[in-house]
Amino acid sequence: MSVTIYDIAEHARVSIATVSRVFNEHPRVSEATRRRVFRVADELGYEPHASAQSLARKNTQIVSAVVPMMTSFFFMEVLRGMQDRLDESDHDLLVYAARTLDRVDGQLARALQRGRADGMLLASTPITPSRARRLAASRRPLVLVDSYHEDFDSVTIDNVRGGADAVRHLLARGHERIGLLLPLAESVPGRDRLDGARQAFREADVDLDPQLVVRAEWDTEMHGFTRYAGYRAMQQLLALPASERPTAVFACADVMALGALRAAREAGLSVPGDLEVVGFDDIESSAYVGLTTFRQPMVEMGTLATELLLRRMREPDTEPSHTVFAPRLVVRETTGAATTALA
Amino acid sequence: MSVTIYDIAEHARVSIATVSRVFNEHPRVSEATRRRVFRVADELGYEPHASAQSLARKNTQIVSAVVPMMTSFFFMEVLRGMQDRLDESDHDLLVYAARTLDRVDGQLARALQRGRADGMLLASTPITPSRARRLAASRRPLVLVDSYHEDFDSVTIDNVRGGADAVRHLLARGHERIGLLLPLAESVPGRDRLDGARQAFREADVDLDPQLVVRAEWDTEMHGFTRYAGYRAMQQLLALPASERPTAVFACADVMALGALRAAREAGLSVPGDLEVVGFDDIESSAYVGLTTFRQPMVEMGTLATELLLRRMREPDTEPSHTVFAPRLVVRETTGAATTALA
DNA sequence: CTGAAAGCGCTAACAG
DNA sequence: CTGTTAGCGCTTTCAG
Repeated sequence: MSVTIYDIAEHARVSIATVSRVFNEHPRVSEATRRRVFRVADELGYEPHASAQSLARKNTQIVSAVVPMMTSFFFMEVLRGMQDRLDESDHDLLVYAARTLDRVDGQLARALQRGRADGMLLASTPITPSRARRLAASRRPLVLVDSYHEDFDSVTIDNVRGGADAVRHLLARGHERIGLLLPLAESVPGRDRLDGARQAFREADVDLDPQLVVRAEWDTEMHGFTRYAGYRAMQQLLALPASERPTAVFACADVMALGALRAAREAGLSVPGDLEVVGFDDIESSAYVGLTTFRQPMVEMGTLATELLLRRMREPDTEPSHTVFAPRLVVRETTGAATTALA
Repeated sequence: MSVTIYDIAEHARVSIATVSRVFNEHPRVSEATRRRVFRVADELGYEPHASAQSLARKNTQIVSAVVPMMTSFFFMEVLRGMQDRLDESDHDLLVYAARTLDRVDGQLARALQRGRADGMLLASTPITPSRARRLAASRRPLVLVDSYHEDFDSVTIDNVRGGADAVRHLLARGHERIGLLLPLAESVPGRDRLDGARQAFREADVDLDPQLVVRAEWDTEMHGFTRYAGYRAMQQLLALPASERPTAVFACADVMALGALRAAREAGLSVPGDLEVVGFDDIESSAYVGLTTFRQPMVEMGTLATELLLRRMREPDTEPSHTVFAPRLVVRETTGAATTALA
């Protein structure tokens, strides 16, 4: 069997309490015994048993992250940020990835199990009243990433502003007939971006032709956030009589924009010549394709969220904080810029 | 405080042993008490304490995955596969992501901590003798993904064959002056792909001009597996006198190929007109760019590796198994095909 | 500065 | 079918 503090205690001729103290850097241990214990410990190859520590300490040094993997790139970047911060404070990360949004609740349940993790990061998941209740009832330190609820700490980006800026960018480039490629109505970021877009149209006093607003009805389990959904939605726009077609399109997500680009290409349209396109997210492929889009500081969101979580784990009873990042427009070729940067 | 089996025992007027039995689906419990216990349990909102179970059972129901994140896409796909399999058998996943290869050992140490996880998946990490010793000494069930060592179960793809097929594809398309974009010599997959390539040249009786073999000396902490490294390496090839330049290039990784594409474009070359390109990996961007490349069954590798791990956790003393997948050539536009499929 | 002893919450013989 | 009783390995009073 593997070695325990009892073995060390025996060999070092001290009590297990002392061994424990040594490993927990308790101040009042004589230098002599400290050394002796350490020496014996690594002669024997001792390593503390995580579960036993967790049980006795009533904490696990583990943080869990529940994430729908729809947007794998987004998640990976956030994960990077989380890891960085977690490594610093010696916490481990339990990942509960859900392939689709409806599987999130199952993963949530597992992540919430008593004695599994000390805190939880929940990403890109709409907080319904029922989820909010469950989460509150669990009394687990929690930080929301890319979704919002007043009762919990959150780190989000300003989707309304992003939607508005997207349309403004297109209006500024002289477009009036601007198409909108939307995900399902259930998508909160989708709704916000649409709100923003609407707002920009109003400001500019431009009418938004309802024909040009297409809601993705495909891949609904992904809320329409797929290439295919974007592809089909774009085809629908392209099926309009030539004079009624949009001259530019704002797709609510890069994946959709990429599908749209494809549809445009197949229809023989040149981008940006015949059609300009703006996306949202700045996923990895976007730089290659030269897609104009909005960048979110994903890594930073991950580290900040983790930072907040660690703080909340320390001080559970502070007011929830809400950080909103501004999406940054990245202009590339699909809205007529000359060159793509080698990101 | 949260509710324990003692509370339930008290309320249900049974012993804690019975409560435990009920929750562990022990056969010999009367239906009546079973029901009573369950009823009381969820009246009280009981939930077993994971750490306590782990300590008593001597297992955690947790599997850890140690992964360098250099290739985030590859990792995400493998992760998907792992999650799928893990969900089925109710295991949780501890992720130890390392930003660079030299941080892998640190993460390994954490993943190996006693009482943290019952088994470990280790991805894309060269197994040096010293690592092999540590891993063997830990006696932890282990499966290697995308790397090989005779002592441990492994799931890999046949890089030698991939390298050979890449060159064969190019030779078959009539190229003789084929450039090779390689990562650092430390990279095992890189070496294998090169070996394969060499082999293909020999078979075809074509000489490989040493000038056309470029080793990426940039981004060494990533073993040269970056866009930038590919970009610079390609520039080096393009700096050759026109008559000595390659007419086709095999890049050992898609990220490098993408960088190479960029360099070619900047140099005013058209692809595939002036230069054909083959990559390796089939990352997400490749489909958009139309890059001809080799696809690895990443999700499948993840599930299989997990399957093997779970088996080894059950039967620790079986011979290590080694599964080798064949990379599949995906022909796209960079080697002259007409259309890209909308994957 | 150090030891004894009582948990942490659950599992698993061993009796009955 | 059910209860009693040791642990699992570590932390943490409470004494000394």
